Amino acid sequence: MAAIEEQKYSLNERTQLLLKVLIENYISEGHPLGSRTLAKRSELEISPATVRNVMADLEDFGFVKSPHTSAGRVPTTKGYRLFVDTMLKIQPLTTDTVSQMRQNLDPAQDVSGLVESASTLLSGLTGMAGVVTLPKIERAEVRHVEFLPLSDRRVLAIIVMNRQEVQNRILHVDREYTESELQQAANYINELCAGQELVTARRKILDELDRLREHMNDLMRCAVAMGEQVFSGSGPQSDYVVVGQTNLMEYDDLSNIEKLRSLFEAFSQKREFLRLLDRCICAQGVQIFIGQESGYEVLDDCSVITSPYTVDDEVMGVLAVVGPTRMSYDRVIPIVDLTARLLGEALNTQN
Amino acid sequence: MAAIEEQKYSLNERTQLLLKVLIENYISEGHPLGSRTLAKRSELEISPATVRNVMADLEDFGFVKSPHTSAGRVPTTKGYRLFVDTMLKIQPLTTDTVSQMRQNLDPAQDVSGLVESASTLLSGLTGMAGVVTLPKIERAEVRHVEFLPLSDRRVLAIIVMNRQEVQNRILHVDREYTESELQQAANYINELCAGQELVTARRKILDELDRLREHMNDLMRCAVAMGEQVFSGSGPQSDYVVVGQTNLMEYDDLSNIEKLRSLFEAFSQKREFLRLLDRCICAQGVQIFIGQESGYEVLDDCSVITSPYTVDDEVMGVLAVVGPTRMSYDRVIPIVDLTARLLGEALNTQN
DNA sequence: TCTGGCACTTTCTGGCATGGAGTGCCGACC
DNA sequence: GGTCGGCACTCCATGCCAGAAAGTGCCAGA
Repeated sequence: MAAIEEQKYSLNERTQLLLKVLIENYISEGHPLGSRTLAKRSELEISPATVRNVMADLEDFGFVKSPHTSAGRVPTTKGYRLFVDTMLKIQPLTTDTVSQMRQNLDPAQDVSGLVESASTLLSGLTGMAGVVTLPKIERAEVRHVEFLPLSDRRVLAIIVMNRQEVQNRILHVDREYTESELQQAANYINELCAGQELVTARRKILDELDRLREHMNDLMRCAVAMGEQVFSGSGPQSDYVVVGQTNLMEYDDLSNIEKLRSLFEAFSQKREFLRLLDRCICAQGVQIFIGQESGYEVLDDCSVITSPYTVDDEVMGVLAVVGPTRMSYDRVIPIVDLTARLLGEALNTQN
Repeated sequence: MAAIEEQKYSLNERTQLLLKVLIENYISEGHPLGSRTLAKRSELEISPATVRNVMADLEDFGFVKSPHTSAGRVPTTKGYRLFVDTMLKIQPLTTDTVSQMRQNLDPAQDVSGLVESASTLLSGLTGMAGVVTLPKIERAEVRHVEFLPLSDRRVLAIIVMNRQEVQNRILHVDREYTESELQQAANYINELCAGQELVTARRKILDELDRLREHMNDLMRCAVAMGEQVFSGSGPQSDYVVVGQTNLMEYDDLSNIEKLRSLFEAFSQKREFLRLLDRCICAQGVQIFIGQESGYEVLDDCSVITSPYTVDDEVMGVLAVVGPTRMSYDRVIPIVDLTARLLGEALNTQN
């Protein structure tokens, strides 16, 4: 870190400008940039030879590299990083785009519809892949719980949340219970927990378990135990929706079919990718992983722009755009940012 | 058709054998086959020159074609079709494979788990893409219905089916109803329909609607009307699960990245593909679409092997394997066939 | 410190020759 | 009439070469 700081300061204004122009041009055109072109594009009154010297310096610092001796320079991860951190001028979104986004994130949809729309929006506006995790369920209000007997000492629990969400889980219990026993148990739990957030409901149950201890009859104990099972596991949550994977097939930057394949596999396996998104849950606002920064090999040639989305200042999930490192950061960042905001709003008014 | 019949008969035994050997070799090696090699491989005592004459005939009939003048021959769609219809010797599955399959389709899983497993199995065993539609819900038994009031004259209906399946739908009603009114309505519907198949339940509701006509009070009318809504639309069903898409990226037959992309898009758009699968629902047993036979452009270079799966002789859905036309039909067909059978069995014992 | 000049490297392209694989056809033979 | 050997021809793939284009690095001079 210290090293980077130091280097940043040792770049004079002209050098920085040249790096900026180089990266901007590389992002928009995709070709390595040579000294002659860069000299012209920079609109500085300097000769290509001078530019060559500057570029050599930039290469020594590790901000650019050349694919081979006579091929101009392209930005490195480190170069993109400096660019994004210190020279990026965010493109404001057109009012058109904003209203289109707002329209697509209509709170009338149910939760999974919203998530799907957000993902489609990200993918559509950026031409890359959009990813949105399902909102955490812990803060949603429990409205109603119901138990139904299954065979083999199993019970189906149906939990209705405050939105149009219905969750169901299979519980394992110590003996068979009749329908009316389960009804009683459900009543008991409902009285205790209805209207509470899932987390609160869970704590209540635990408190109850503590308070009653031995003076519980069999049924009550069972009821509480079932309640515990119901509210405990964060469930089969923590999942995400990807839209526009196929967009990534268009970028020759990622054209290596092998790499593309492992990237797609990572998307469908979800594990690694979820871990990355999890890391962004604590960051507030947009976060950017360029190339190898993410730490996952499959993402070596990709950049990931993420942002958590919140309801009432509570982080509910994360959304992201995945594309080639050579992307228009200035366009993508505000899109990710605004989508996160709008998704949060939509989820909120839905409550 | 008549034309094909005619041609089939005009192929003498030797010609057929040569076509068979040619196709088998092309399937396993992937290179166009020339006359010299084919003469050797056929183990007939004939010279390459003779084989050339035969091949020319086969080309005239449209069973093979050559990519260019000096490149040997490859099978056409029509060639594969003849091969599959008349010369294919199905490879029996090893007992090992069978037991592995049985193990993976353990009825203890819930429905979506089974579908997922079946799809994974198809993809894993064939090295191609596996597709399985979710089972139709019409024949599942309704166990229990419940209504919950939402805002804006909407009601959340929860339908518990006989397996561990829970469906929920949002109904629009003519006025706000209180919780207890809805409770009554639910009781009414439950009495009428519990234990019935979804289709029967629907008919019952319709009969009831007819029977009561004007002598219904407001609540009953509403109850029946809601019941009608609940059981009517086949719901947001008719969906499928794809596993192993990425496998298809390995075949150079499909290496055209553009085509691959539109294929993947077709998978995720689902519409076209569902239409194809729907067509197989009436066929009994395995069905094969080779290349352009499917009628969908994206599948031009693919073959699709499908089979419906049934519970109690009732078709519940369709499963399929999608791969390049150049696939080992003799291996894939029994896999699709058995997977369909086992999936049906698993769904059945689960009931 | 900047600049022009120059030698050098690398990629890309087209042309060309060569070898290999395979076809089509002809004429001969059984 | 089917089968076969022979031969000319086509097309692809490969390697090689040469020339052009793009760009660098370095040096010497202002």
